[in-house]
Amino acid sequence: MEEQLTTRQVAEALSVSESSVKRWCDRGVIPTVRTVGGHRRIPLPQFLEFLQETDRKLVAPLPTSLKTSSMPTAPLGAGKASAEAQLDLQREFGQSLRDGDLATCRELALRWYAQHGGLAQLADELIASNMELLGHQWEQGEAQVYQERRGCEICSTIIHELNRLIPEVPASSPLALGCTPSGDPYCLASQLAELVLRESHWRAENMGTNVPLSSVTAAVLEKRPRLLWLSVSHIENQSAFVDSYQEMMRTIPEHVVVVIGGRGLTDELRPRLKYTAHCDNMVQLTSFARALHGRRPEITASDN
Amino acid sequence: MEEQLTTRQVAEALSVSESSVKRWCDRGVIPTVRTVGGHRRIPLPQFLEFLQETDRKLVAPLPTSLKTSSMPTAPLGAGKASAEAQLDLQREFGQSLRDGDLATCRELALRWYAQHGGLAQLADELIASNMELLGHQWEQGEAQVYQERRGCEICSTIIHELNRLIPEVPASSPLALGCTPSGDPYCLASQLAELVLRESHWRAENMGTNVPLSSVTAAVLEKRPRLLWLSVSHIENQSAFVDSYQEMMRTIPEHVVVVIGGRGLTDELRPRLKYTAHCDNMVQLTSFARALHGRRPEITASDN
DNA sequence: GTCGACTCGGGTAATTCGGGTC
DNA sequence: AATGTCCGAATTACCCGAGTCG
Repeated sequence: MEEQLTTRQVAEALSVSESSVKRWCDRGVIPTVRTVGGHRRIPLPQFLEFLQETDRKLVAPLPTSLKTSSMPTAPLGAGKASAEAQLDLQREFGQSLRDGDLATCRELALRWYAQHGGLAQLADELIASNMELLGHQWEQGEAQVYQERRGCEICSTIIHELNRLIPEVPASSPLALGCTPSGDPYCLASQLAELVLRESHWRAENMGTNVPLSSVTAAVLEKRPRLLWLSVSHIENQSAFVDSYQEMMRTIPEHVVVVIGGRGLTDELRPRLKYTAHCDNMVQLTSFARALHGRRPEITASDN
Repeated sequence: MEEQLTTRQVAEALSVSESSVKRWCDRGVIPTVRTVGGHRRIPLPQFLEFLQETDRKLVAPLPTSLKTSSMPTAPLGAGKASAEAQLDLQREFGQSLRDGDLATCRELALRWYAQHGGLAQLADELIASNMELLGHQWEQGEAQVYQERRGCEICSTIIHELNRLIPEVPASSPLALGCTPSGDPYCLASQLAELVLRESHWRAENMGTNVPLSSVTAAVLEKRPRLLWLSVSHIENQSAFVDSYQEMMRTIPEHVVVVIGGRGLTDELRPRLKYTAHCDNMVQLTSFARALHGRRPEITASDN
């Protein structure tokens, strides 16, 4: 199950013509293997090697086709110590996050994406888990505040860059709106939600942090989204939150799907809220979003 | 992620002959990469840097299919840079910001950049001024909170994208560190500072918002930057701020250049603080940063 | 085994290269 | 010293019928 690329995929990634790739393959600049029928296939390692040797950077998203691995059933990587390598990557990312090393973090994230292809898993296992770890280390005096903050900036940067790797969402897609409520300054979760929703072909717009629910209501009435997400990491005043939440739910249209998440929503708080779905992580959110607006893992249907 | 131009595209954009472009490339004035077959390709960031360092302006639009520019509007660099057009652009940007229209904002920002080339001006006149305007409109009930927050997200996205248009800063460049202090959640100014410092060849690292000055001190001692910037939009407790600030200044090395800015620093507050420079905007910051680490137009032999 | 989408191979048009000269 | 123009050779991009992939 070694990952291989077609000439077209390489061509698009490099933004050159397919014939150029074919010529380069034939000239031996890019090592290729052939299928029995004579089609060229470029193993991912050789492709990456070629990138390095020619000082060439990716122009377009990498093999988006590999995102089939987002399905839990896929026996991908059953061979090598992929689970182990995954853990290594995760740890290395965490270390670079603490070091404030954006370049390495970026590289690791791209590698993860190229290998596993699922942004939701990347969000959960690379970003969220490592930021949580960093938070714990800070609480226990093992890390400085500035390291946590810098890590946050790094992740934010990476999320913005990953956004550009997603094919543009058609304007006909349903709209999703989201944010964090008043008093919650933790921006990453909401940014991640925007990212994975876009990956699932939603027209997602993050409104950021610290938005009063009354203004969220106004936004919903104005922009008429199909889905509303709320990331709640921290609540200052529980009863005030519940009140404004209920007021919001009374005011917005019935058909708006409300998805909530975040550790601010404790087990005793949630029963007091009305919502469509509660998600603990981005994999769940993705799964739910796909069920609603179900475009299956269709590989780049040559939309552009 | 790495748009590349051919020599002809550059030549037409500058309205010079192709040979000149080739000679500049070969002389190293414009860093280029080569295709496998030996054709020159100029990455967009290097081209933009060349524009800026030689004070050249685009005379023809750049045929970049600047990806994700969903709107088929005017190509990059079209039109003249008249003061009037500049104002129009500014207003249009503000309108799109209120509308939450990222695609248009992105396009306008790129157009501005291609025409004027200065990120500091862009930061001040396109982003800061429009966000300030949006803030006023919010205070006066002419805009909703969510519009202000969404505008903030849009600007943040654009800043991250502009970062990718800056050629990578060499590791030998001096380090600059910065953030906003405790209680100040306004992230944009610090992000802009990071951006313009990078443009001026500093290795800038933004630590984000809400960092206690005690932790800033720790960061300075750990990472040993040459410059420290503090963006202060809001202060919760003035005397506590002054105390922790003075404590910080007592602790960090003398040779660290401290630059402060932001409307939180009132005229009566500033005399109580010790600092190297105070900047009201990004143009000033850029000018100051260049004076310190001045990589001026080092173009070999082209003095015009 | 059928079938749509993709790739092959080869040919042609359009660019770009390097160098020389104005 | 720098730019613009011209040239044959090489490289790249685009096109299309036949065969292959999944």
